[in-house]
Amino acid sequence: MLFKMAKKPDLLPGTLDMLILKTLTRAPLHGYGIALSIKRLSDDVLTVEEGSLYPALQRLLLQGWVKAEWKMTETNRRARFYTLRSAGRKQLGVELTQFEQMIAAIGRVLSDAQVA
Amino acid sequence: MLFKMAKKPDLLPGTLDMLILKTLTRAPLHGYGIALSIKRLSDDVLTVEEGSLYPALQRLLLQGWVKAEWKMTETNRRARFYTLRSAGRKQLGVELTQFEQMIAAIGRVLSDAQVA
DNA sequence: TAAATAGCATAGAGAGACTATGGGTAGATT
DNA sequence: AATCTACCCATAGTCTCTCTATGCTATTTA
Repeated sequence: MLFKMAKKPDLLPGTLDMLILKTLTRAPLHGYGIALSIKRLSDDVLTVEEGSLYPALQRLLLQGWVKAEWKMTETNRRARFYTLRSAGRKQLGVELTQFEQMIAAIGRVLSDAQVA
Repeated sequence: MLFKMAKKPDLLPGTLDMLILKTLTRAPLHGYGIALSIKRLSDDVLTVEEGSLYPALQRLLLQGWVKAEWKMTETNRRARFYTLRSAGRKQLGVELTQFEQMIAAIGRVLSDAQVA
């Protein structure tokens, strides 16, 4: 490969933690399952690379927002299942609020409606 | 201060170029004016720090999306006015499309509506 | 037995935002 | 005359987050 692709991110930077936390509100899941869930719910628009996902999960663990335990999957494989903790649920609320506020603000800048 | 505040960004990373380009569709502006415009239109939710703004303007210049010329402001000061070029207008369209697509996808993940 | 799928995890690079810093000018106030 | 406030540009260094690349294991399927 002669030159490297300056690839655009598959996600909006800063939103991954929120997406993971939200996914875990439905049920405990392992990493692979989280990535699949986000991909499917977003109609393949959002792709969570493993190199983004696992570091993010480590962050969430360190923050005490999720806990993890090794279990067997339905397909008989070892996997680490992540469960939302109450602090994580609270954090999700904070991030959702901030995100929606930002999106609304960006919307105002992007709209052509001039105030003055 | 024993530990450093891990401050959240004042912007959604990746959206600054788009916001600047959009701002310049209204009229040529200098850097300071661009920052003020974004701040005001967003009701103070989005704050463009100088250390983010000027590097971003350099990027836009390098990409050929804007051009710059030194002029005098209404308040009789030297300032560098940035004007949108046609390539920049085209780029804005691309970024708007991608952004809206991502926001829609995130919305699907964040909604509670389960498909299956 | 080879390949595909399911899984976890880290190292290194790059992009983009932030803090901090350094300039400088015009006009109003003390 | 000095100082303050608003206006204006720009870079260096740091941090966070995502990506690519890599390495490992285990199970199912072709």
